[in-house]
Amino acid sequence: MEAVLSRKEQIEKTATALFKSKGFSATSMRDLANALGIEAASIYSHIKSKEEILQRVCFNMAREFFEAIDAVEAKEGNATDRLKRAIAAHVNVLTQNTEASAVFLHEWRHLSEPMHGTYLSLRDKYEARFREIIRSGMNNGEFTVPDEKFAALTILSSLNWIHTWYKPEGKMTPAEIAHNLTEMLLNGLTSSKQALHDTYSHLNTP
Amino acid sequence: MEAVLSRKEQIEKTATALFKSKGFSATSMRDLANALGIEAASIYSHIKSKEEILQRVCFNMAREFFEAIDAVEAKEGNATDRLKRAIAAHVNVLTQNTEASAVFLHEWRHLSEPMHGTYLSLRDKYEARFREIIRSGMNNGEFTVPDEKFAALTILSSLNWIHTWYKPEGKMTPAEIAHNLTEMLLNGLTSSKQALHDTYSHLNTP
DNA sequence: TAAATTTGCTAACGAACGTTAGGTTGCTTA
DNA sequence: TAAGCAACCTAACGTTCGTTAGCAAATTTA
Repeated sequence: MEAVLSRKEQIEKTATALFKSKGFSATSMRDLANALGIEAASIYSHIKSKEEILQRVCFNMAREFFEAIDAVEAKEGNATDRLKRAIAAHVNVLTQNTEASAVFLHEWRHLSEPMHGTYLSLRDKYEARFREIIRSGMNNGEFTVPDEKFAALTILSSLNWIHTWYKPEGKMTPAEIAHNLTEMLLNGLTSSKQALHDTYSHLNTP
Repeated sequence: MEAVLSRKEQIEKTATALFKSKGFSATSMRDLANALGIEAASIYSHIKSKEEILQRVCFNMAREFFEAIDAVEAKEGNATDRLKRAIAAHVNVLTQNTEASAVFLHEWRHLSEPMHGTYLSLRDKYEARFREIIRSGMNNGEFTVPDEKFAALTILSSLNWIHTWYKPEGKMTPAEIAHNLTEMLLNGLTSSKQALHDTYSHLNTP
């Protein structure tokens, strides 16, 4: 079932693809018009300005990310569990909107004030959600991490690189990506933990 | 001891700062001239084109990264050791050239052919160096990782976010950043490995 | 069927773009 | 002291930029 897009949504979608591949500034309204098969001036029957498109893409994605993390935290769980679900939710949003995500992550600096400032404060709020999960995990001994802010940034930066290589037809599904990422970030690369656990776990039998 | 910069190097440095903060396309030659206190046309006494500046920044940084990884692999060591040193080397290059690194990582797509293709193949070669370290660690049991390419990308994406927040006057030194990153990436967030090791290590006494 | 809305057009606006041509100044070197 | 060079200037080029005005056709709504 294909969604029927309004002309405005078609413009937004086409612009998003161009903004991702060429960047916002290097994409002209004539480029966009050409991709749509119409004249540049015609676009202005549907939008107010070039920047309006960027605003819509950025803040729609912001809303998606917040809805995802809200859903994660609506359910109870320890820090490990919540972090796993937060990662999976973030990966889901990213992989379901690869182009818009790329624009969201890379082109926001071309927003003018006050949107630019709004964007930054939203981003900080979102990062704070991850920081809080990590902090609670540190407090109850689930996590051992040198710096909670540093850990949150490192996790998010791993996640936010996905859009550069993810292809829906690729061999990893979003769920597998989330699982592999979680595995790496929670347990690290070294084999010894699992080995240690395998070796000694019989000592822990009740 | 301050390095004495030629005019061309001053232009490159100023342009790098502008390219980082506004992006290559959104930075005009008149912006650059204004930052230098001269007229736009005067810049062309020193450079051939706007893109030449971008090329120099990108490929100078590429050279820096390769020299760093070459130095890492000139010394012997197991995979864990080499990965630690590769991370530290990468962080060093990044933190010593924050602005050029940002341009290198974000603005390369504005290179025209054949430079664009050259850049991509260099980037792949560099990533392959990390993949090889990870693969050798997988083969001898040092690392347990779902996919070597995936692991390399995840590690590099964590590293490549640093330039967005690193400040030389901040509380973390490059060495501390590298150490914390290595700790997180090798051991993960969960506390259990060290705890397990602490708990059971007496069993391993020879 | 009349009115309203959607979608597009041509023509053009002033501003900004990267770049070139040609010339001037002042310092450095032979 | 003459030649060479580095650094910068003014003026201007052709092009592209985002955007507006005004109008026309088709489709939807009342």
